[in-house]
Order: sequence, then structure tokens, then C-alpha cells
Amino acid sequence: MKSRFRHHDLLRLFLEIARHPSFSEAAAALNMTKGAVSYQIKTLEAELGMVLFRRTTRGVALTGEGVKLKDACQGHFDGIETQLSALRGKLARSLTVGVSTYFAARWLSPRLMTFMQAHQDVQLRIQPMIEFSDHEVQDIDLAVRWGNGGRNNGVVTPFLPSPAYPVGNSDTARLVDELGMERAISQLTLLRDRDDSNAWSDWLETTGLPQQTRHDVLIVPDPNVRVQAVVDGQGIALMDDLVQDELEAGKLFRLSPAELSDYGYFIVQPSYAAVTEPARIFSDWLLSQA
Amino acid sequence: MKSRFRHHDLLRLFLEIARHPSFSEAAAALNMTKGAVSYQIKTLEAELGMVLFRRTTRGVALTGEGVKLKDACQGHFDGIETQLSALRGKLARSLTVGVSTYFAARWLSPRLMTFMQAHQDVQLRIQPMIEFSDHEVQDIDLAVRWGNGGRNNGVVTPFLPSPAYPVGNSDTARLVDELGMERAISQLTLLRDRDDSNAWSDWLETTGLPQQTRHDVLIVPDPNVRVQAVVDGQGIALMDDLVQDELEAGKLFRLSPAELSDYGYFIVQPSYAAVTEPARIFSDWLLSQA
DNA sequence: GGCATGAGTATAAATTTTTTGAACGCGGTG
DNA sequence: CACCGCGTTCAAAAAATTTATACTCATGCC
Repeated sequence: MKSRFRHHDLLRLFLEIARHPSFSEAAAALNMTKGAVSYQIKTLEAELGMVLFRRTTRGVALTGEGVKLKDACQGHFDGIETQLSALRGKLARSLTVGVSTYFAARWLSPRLMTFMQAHQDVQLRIQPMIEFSDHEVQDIDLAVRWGNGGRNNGVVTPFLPSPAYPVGNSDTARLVDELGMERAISQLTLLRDRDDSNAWSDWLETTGLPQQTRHDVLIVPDPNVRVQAVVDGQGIALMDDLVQDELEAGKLFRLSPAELSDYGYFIVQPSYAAVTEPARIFSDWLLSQA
Repeated sequence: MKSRFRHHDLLRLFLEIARHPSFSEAAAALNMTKGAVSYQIKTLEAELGMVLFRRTTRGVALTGEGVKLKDACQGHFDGIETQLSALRGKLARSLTVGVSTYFAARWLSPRLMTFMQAHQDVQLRIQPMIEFSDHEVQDIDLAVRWGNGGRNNGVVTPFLPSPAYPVGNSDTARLVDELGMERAISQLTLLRDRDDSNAWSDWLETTGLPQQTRHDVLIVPDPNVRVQAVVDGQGIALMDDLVQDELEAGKLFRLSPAELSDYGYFIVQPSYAAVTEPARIFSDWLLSQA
């Protein structure tokens, strides 16, 4: 238990040195001094309790034990390095992007083809993501988040401004028409995206309407589900221009001209993830598409 | 090419740390501080350009990449360590002893059985050795050499004194009888064991006979061959009591009472070889048999 | 809700390991 | 017989690792 796994680098170095006919040549090839090579091999020999090289005045040659050791290890180290570079390579060309299904379906999907064609070498995975906290357990390299940019840990870059405004179905819209927003809102369920989201209170502040402590708020984290809930008359929600289709089809109605103008989509580079080349590329592409 | 193979120990350490649910626990198990563990993993992550662990406030868990890396390396490292200990184990129980065929046949052979029986776990190999310089290329752990102990590089232990005296066949013996040693010797070929051996000149000095520069010396390195050459009347040689059989059979005759009393057999522990357990055991056994 | 707990991290100092650079000894070569 | 190239050695320097300590943060327990 005294020495804890401290000889694998030495073994790897030994394999390299064993390829040369002398310590001096090996040292030159490896950018070391011959003294260092001598020291390292001496250390390894002591560690293993065997003599690996026969020293002569013209150079060195492996002993029988040296040859056996070389044969025993070479394959394994080659294997490690092969798999390592395979992993590195695969990693260097793959990218997992966390997005909501809402954003994926309504904005990303239609444009994705152009990215795929321009960067066929990038292995892209679109990972559905509801809660932000999910990325921590899903090994996401990059995320696209909706909101006003706050409350994210990582590097946040705004890329697609998309003001949010309240929408409702036709019945709701009629109610707002009849009673006016201030009275109607007290009768409607406010659909929220997160427990701690302050989107509604931000919006109320924007309009000058009174803040209200309410009990009937309903939390529907997934925007697609939230849209459907609104269509079904479950309440009203703050949505953005990505519901264009529903607005045009008459399934949803904008209830107020007031909007949260600083809301939109942000690229989040999680603080725990390394900034890989594909992440940069995808990030740039997103910005170019906004 | 900047970093030369300096991450295999880190990988091995990573495998070990990955077995624990937290850096703190891993650190305790490995006799390190958690700071050291944190530092090492950070180093490895930087080296590989990937994040291996997800850090939470309760501990750590492997990321997807961490799992892949672990799976990729575990087998290879296990393989290395298995083969290493196999090699170490085999080595620790094997022993190659360099001896002349002469000594092997006439002294060692008859006694070897007792050693084999007493140490059945030692894998013994008797390596024929003519020239001393041979051991350098034959990975010999221990050698038995004849002579007066000089001219060996390594630790030399005298173990079997065996004075050398001149022997000849019956014709030669008769010649010496008739002419006396001093006159006879000038007519006889002196068989030598090595080019640079001074056994004959040592002997001549012992007897007080004049040194002679001669042209007809014949070098026969192998003692068995030398014995045969003497029997065949090729000349005279300095031999020891291991030719007892030939003396008793009347095939050889001792030509003079003068002998080289400091000659005999020596155990040589080559300076380049590690002193292994079996080498020590065999060495002790030799001494006990003398 | 406050606060002790245990996790990973950060930092600087201490310690250990490795490398360097300049002898040196050895042995083969011209 | 001097020279050259090679491996070794040694002290000093440099680099790496470990330690000790403090810090942040989320969790769990009153």
C-alpha cells in the first residue's frame, strides 16, 4: 500500500525508450537529457526489482526480462491510447444541445437542416430539457433557455429576443374583451413555467396592474403542454412569437399589447462543461440564424 | 509532442477514485487529502479536455464521458497489472546460474538433486558458460567461476577451494619422469583456459621454474575439452581435483606436487543483476555444499 | 428559519519528484 | 594513446504534487 499506482507513466516511458538503441538517442528523441532517462529507468528497475537494460559503452539493449516486460505491456498501452484518442475524437465532433421540445419543434427544427449540411462532421444530439437543473445530470454541452437571462450558472449569451405576452383561447379573449384585463385576470388561472419564475410578476409590473398573491396558479413547465393547456381553456400564459401558428389559426389570441420586451432565448454554456469546438460552432450558427 | 506520456498514472488514479462516491471518501481510502484528489482530477480533465465527474454538494458522480473513459481503460490497466505481477512472480522464483559444463557435470550435477528437492518452488536453469563475458548477454543471475577470484566484476565469494596442478597423460608423465619437470615442460604444449589467463605463469612462479615466453601455447577455454586434449596427448594443463575420475582410471597423471593453492571456485553475483531471493538461496546452498 | 455539517474548491506553503548541467569513468576506435 | 560517444553520478534547480487551511454552497437537523 506504500506506492499507489505510480509506475504506469514509467512503464509507458520505458516502452518508448526501448525503441531506441541507446539512452542518449532516446533522450534526444523525447526531448529529455540522458541523465533523466537514466534516472527514470533506474527508478523503474528498482520499483519492479528487475534489470531491464544491459548497459554497455556503446548503448543499451533490453535484457530478457526487459523484452518480456515490453511484450507484456505494449499491447495494453496501445489499446489505452487508441481508445483514448477514439473517445477524444468522438467527443471532439459530438455535441449535445439541451433545448425545450417547444423551442426544438417551433424554431430549431425548421432550421436544423442548414446546420447539418454545413457541418456534417458534427454528431449532433438534441436533448429535450424541461428543467434547467436537468443539464447537470444529462451531460449537456450547450443549452438554449427561455427567460430574461438571469438565474443561470454558466456563460449566458442572448441570441433571439422574443417578447412575451399573455395569450388565451377564444373564450378567454372574449372575457378579457368584456371585462377588461384588470378584472378578467383575477378570474383566470395564470399558467407559470416554473415554481420560482417571476415572469408574471414582471409582466404585471410592466402593465401597471396590481401584483396579486394568488392561489390558483398552475405550473406547467413544458411550453408545448402549456400552449395546449391554454388552448383548452385552462388559463392564460405568457408566450412569445413562436405560437404564431396558433394565433393565425385562431386557436390562441393575444390578450394585451403589453409585453416583456427583455425576454427571449439565451445560449447557456454550462460552467461545468468544457468549451468544445462543436459547441463554439453551433453557438455561432445559432447567433447567425437569429 | 509537448506532453510526453504523462497521464497514465492519472488515469490509473482516476479508475481508483471512480470507485468511490465522493472525493473525500476516495481520498481517505487512498491516503490522500481531498485537495490532492481534486487537483489530480482537475489536471486529468484539463489534459483530456473532458469533464469526468459531476460535482455536487453531496459528492461526485461520473459523467457520461467519465463512464466511457472508465470502461475504455479499466480492462487494459487490469491486464497490465496482472501481467506485471505474473512476471514479477515468475521472476521471483526463477534463477539462471551460469556454470561451465565441466563444473556442472563433475560437481554440480551429482548434488543438484538435493537442492531441487529442498526448493521445489525455484525454477532453476543451468546455463552453460564458457567465457565470463558471456554472462552479459545471457541474463545470468549468478555464476560459478574457476580461478583465483580476481578479474571479475561483481561480488565474488570463494566457496570451493580447489588447488590446480599440472596433469598429463601417461606418455607425458613418463617424459616428465625421465627428464624432470624443468626440461620436460619446454617440450610440452601448455594448454591454457584463456588468452589472458596467468594461471601458468602463477604456477611457474610457485615452483620457482623460469618463466618462459612460448609460442606453442594452445587455448582451450572449455575445461572438458581441455581434459580430453590432455588425455589425447595434446599437451599439459592445470586442472583440479574434479579430474579425480581420470586420475584414478589412469587416463591422467599428476605431474608435480606443486599446486596453485589459492585457486578454486567462486560464486559471482554479477554487478548488473538484482540480488533475487532465489539467488540468495542458491548461493547459500552452494556454500553449504562446499 | 438558523445553523452546524460535509461536500468540493482555492490558495499558498511545504514537500517530493524530476530534470538539468557538468563532471566522471569506461571502452572501443582511429 | 588520445579521442569520442555512451551511461552514470551528483548537487542544484525546476516542476509537480501534497498539505494545511480557509472558503463557498447546498443540505439536513433542530
